[in-house]
Amino acid sequence: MPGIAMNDLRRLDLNLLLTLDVLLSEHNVTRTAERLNFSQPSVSVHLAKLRDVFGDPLLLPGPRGMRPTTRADELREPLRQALEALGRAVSPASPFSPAEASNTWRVAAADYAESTVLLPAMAGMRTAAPGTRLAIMEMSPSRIARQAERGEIDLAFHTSDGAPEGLHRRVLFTERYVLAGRAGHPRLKRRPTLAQFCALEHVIVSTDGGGFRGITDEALADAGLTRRVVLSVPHFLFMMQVLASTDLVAMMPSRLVRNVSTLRVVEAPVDVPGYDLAMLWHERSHRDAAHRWLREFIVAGGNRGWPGPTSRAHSPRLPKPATLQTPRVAATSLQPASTRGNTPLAWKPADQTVRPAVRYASHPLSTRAPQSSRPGHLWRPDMRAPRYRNQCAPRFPAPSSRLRSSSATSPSDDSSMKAACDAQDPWGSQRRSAFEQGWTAHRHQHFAQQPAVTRALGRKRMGMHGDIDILTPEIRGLVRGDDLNIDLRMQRLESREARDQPAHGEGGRQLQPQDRTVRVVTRFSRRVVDLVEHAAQRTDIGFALTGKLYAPMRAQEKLHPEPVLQQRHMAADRALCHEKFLRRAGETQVAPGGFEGAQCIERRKFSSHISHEIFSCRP
DNA sequence: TCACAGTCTGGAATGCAAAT
DNA sequence: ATTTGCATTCCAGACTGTGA
Repeated sequence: MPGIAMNDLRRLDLNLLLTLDVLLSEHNVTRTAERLNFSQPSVSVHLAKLRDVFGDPLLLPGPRGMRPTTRADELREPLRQALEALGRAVSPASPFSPAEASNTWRVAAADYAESTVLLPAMAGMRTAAPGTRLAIMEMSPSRIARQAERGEIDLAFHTSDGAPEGLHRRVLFTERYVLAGRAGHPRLKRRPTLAQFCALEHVIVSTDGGGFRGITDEALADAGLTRRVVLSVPHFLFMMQVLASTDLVAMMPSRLVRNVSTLRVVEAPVDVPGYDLAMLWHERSHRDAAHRWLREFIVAGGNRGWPGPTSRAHSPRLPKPATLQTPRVAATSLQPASTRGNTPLAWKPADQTVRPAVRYASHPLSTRAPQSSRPGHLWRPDMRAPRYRNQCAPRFPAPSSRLRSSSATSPSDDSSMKAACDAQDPWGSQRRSAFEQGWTAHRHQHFAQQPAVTRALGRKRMGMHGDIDILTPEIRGLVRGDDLNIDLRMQRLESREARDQPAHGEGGRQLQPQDRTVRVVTRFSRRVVDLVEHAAQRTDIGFALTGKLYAPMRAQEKLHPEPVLQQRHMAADRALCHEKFLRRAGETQVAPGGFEGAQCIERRKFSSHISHEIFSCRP
């Protein structure tokens, strides 16, 4: 700003500049105070500070108010432009528009997830977001967390059991095993007996290489039986080719072999536990609008492509914030237990004579409350109306500028004030940075729709698990009912780091066990799921600005041509599967000593990092 | 993470000057 | 004399930095 040294800028805060902007417009301290919902003395103090900073009286007493100095006149327009630019800069990020998006999604998935999750969603994605690209990355469970943290992948698909800790996850469906063999297989005309099952020659998938024992063998062992596993393969798709061309059979995930004409599928005579397939993503993309859209679209696309969820508990759902029914607690019954300190997290019943524990923002960029509304202050009808951020907040009948002689506010005004105050922002006690001050009418409107309890809790800072932190009191409340049974954390030994295949599935017991923290939720009600999803969406509002941080990344993508994911590629599931199958089949190495000597999956590094960039460039 | 002290902020009350 | 508007002081509460 001309005439002010950089050091002096530190003495200026945004509030002062906003006050100056209105002062230069009104030429009147009292009217400025009314417009800013300040008291006149406060504006007077602001003006004194501004005079000190600028070294100029700025406004001089004159008839019917103040007259601007030359310096003040010079400041008016540059200041207005600067504030408008700042307002645009801190305004919430525009909502994600898939039709105009040009994102490149990077998804880590193995062949199973490609076939069961991505393919069903692809056709719709080409229609909804034709400018986006999809890169399917080679799945490496040990690297998922790191890749997600670095932003190298946007999503990953993994069995819920054994998925890396520290990532958000959403179970897409529950898979089960069936017995599959070639069409016309003489032993699969009907469901085999357990003895017949054991007599068959089996294939298993061993993602880490060369395993010949899987969860089916464990189930048989419990019954004192064994089976003959004669082939171990790294991929399901190769397995399907093997089954179609030999008399070998395999326990296969049901979704993979459904409607495959070359295979005969029957129920297995042994009960083998299934697994949950989960979608994983990192906190860095949790609140990003584009990533949210992708996740929800995959869930929705999967719903169209999947035969249907196997159980309600695992059925993918889209957030339904508009219909959320959250237990409401009247805001007027809550009162901060302590009125001193940064964050009054403890609440106590309010004294009837005390104002509701609602925080008011008196300055457009301030979180402070008018004294009359602060906890512990008695409310009198002749007190000044509560103040609110920006002009989007409800305005109350402004008392006379001369408070000493103003008329009293009617009781109805008082009650309406309380009602409107309850709809205001309770995050106010924590001073926000200038960027977070970018409140808009949209944000106010969205926030006003939030139930009272979640708003009251909303001040807690949200970290990676912030949603859970916020909802803890509500979940506690639900525990009293029948909705939630237990939420147990335990330590156990987890087997190998699986690929997309089940951790305890076929060939899944090959590596050294390792410690894992496993969360067991015996019954997680739809109501709680609603709460979590709703809170996640709500935090999007609070972190809307975070999306700005990733804007440069998206901008860089726009520098490139806009390749599009063509419909034919997305629909060509068979062609894709075959192409991938053939390549992998050719790359699969078998140790000279036979299957027993097959090494770990790291041996196939030459085939790793294969990403399928399925796109074409626009002419 | 918490407690504490210093600082900051804004409302209430009041004084003063100018205008009516 | 009354009204209007700005400035000052005091105070409570909020905020912030620091050290344990």
